[in-house]
Amino acid sequence: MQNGELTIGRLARAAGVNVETIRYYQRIGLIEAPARPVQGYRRYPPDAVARVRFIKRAQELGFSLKEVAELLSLNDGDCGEARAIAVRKLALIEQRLADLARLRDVLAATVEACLSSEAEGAPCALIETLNDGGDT
Amino acid sequence: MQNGELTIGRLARAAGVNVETIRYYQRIGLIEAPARPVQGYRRYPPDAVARVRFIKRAQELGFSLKEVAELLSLNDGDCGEARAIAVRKLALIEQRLADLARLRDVLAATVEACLSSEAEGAPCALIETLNDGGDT
DNA sequence: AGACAACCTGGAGTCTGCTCCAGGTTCCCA
DNA sequence: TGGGAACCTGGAGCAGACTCCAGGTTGTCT
Repeated sequence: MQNGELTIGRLARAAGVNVETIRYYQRIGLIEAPARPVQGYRRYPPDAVARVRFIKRAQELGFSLKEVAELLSLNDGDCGEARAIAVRKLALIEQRLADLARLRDVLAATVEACLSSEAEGAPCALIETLNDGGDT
Repeated sequence: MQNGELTIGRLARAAGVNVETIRYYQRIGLIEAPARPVQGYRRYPPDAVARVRFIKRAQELGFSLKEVAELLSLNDGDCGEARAIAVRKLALIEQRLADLARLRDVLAATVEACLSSEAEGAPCALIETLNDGGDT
């Protein structure tokens, strides 16, 4: 194991996930099955850690595993197709950013309003504001 | 039904969700059981539409129904506690915003790099970049 | 060599967030 | 007064993303 290769357990610990999660990702083809030099034991290259972390990060940002797989597949296809996917994803991210920023503003303003209303003994104006924040 | 009250079906249509989704939200206590003046039929106040939309919007931004419930519960508790929850949520949103912005930058830069690399016949540099984007 | 940790496979179980269904009641319009 | 749409309850089913388990093999440490 000299060359930095990792067993599944080490990979899982390094990436901060459960061993089963790694196996699950492999089952669904999210990370490719690694070479198995030793009797049936998986051996992952060091950069697998980054890949798993990337998956986790993308997930936290609201991407499904399917979408993540798409992102990761940018590796494979030709440049043009990859770019097309990336550009679509980019638009999606911009949208999400805008929405999140709006939610943040509303929440921040609401906290302010809450402080004021408390100072004045008025009823807390938190959710009312949130409820009206949408536009759809 | 003059005073703007809604049946579950109208509410669902107005909010753009399935009737079952409304019932589900009620089952798990996400929206309070409405008055039922008529034989067993639910009657929702007009602002229920905004509430359901808010739930959907928050969900799209990556909040679980449990978290949404917490946001919505800001209604009930006292101002101080509500504010505490809101502030925590705010920090979380800021974090997400920052992460998303980073992902966007990386993706955008990557699309650029992809264009260049294609022009030069170099291998597409998409995922490599993404994989290194994390910091944890 | 013995013991115990870490690995293997394949399958089942769990949680979230719906969505559908059966079997029955109520509403509303012609 | 029909008849069809919309409503009701309670429970089952489903997809996504894990997580756990049984039963067995391999690695490693002393």
